[in-house]
Amino acid sequence: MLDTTSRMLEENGLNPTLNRIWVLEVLQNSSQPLSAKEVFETVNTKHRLNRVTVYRILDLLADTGLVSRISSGERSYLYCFHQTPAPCGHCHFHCLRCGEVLCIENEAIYQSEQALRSLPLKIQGIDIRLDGICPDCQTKA
Amino acid sequence: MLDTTSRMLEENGLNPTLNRIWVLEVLQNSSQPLSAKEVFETVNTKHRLNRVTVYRILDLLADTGLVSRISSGERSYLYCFHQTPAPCGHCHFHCLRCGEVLCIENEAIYQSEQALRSLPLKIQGIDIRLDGICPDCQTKA
DNA sequence: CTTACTGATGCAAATGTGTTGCAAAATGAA
DNA sequence: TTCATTTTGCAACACATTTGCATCAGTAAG
Repeated sequence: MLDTTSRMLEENGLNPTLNRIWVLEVLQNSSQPLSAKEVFETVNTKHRLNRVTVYRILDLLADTGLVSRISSGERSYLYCFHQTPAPCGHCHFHCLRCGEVLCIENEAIYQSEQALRSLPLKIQGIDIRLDGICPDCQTKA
Repeated sequence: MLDTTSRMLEENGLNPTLNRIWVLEVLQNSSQPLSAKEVFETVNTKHRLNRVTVYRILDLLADTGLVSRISSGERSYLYCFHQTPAPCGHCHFHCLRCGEVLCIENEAIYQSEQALRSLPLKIQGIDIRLDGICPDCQTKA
């Protein structure tokens, strides 16, 4: 696992430092997008590192395209690793009640992305956020 | 104009105070989404009011659905008034070079919204942000 | 008119998230 | 080893937004 992650960093022109590997692994192992704070806290329980270092690494990873930086619908960015590179029909559902953000992959979303890419604009990225009430919160209510 | 805006507030259960009318009018008269800071500065040149009041009014307007709060792709929220309520094929283009955010209304976007609403989720809002280089910046480059 | 209540606003201070500058540590090349 | 480059930690900063609290405006009851 460490080897794969390390190789992935090198393939993207980044020195595979331990901090970078830890940050990337946390994102790989999460089924949901995470905030910088969550990434920091998760890594920091195992290996002491600085908050600022996490911000810098997340910027790096986002710039090289290894992870995507998405809007959370709240005040912070979220970072998200996907196996398959875009465009692949990927968007995010933001629960207005509990605040959770879930990744959604789906053919309908793929169609939507295709339609958007056909617009007469130079589009480099698409960030689709759906706001609503997640299945969990619906059953609880 | 003032009357229409005032009535709009009342129809949404809000007392039509002058501050609220001024804030809503600024959003109505803008062709682009505005940040809280921009709204504050615009209103404040004509009528002295407090920064915090603007934040509170924007929250109110967003909660009642009179305006929509969208993600700018940068650190702040943007607020945007539309004549037609969603779903209406409305999304936002964020220029990665100059930072401008433009509203886009288009049939392709309407199709996309429809596709997204067909997902098996309780969706209350859709925020689509396209990142790229705007026509202005493309010609300048 | 006065009192009491409610909602709206202003002001100062705090919070949260992310950034910058700089020095020390780690890494890698000569 | 020595030197240069990259990475990290630390402290301080910057900015957008929020909170607590006092005051003000409008309105209904006495």
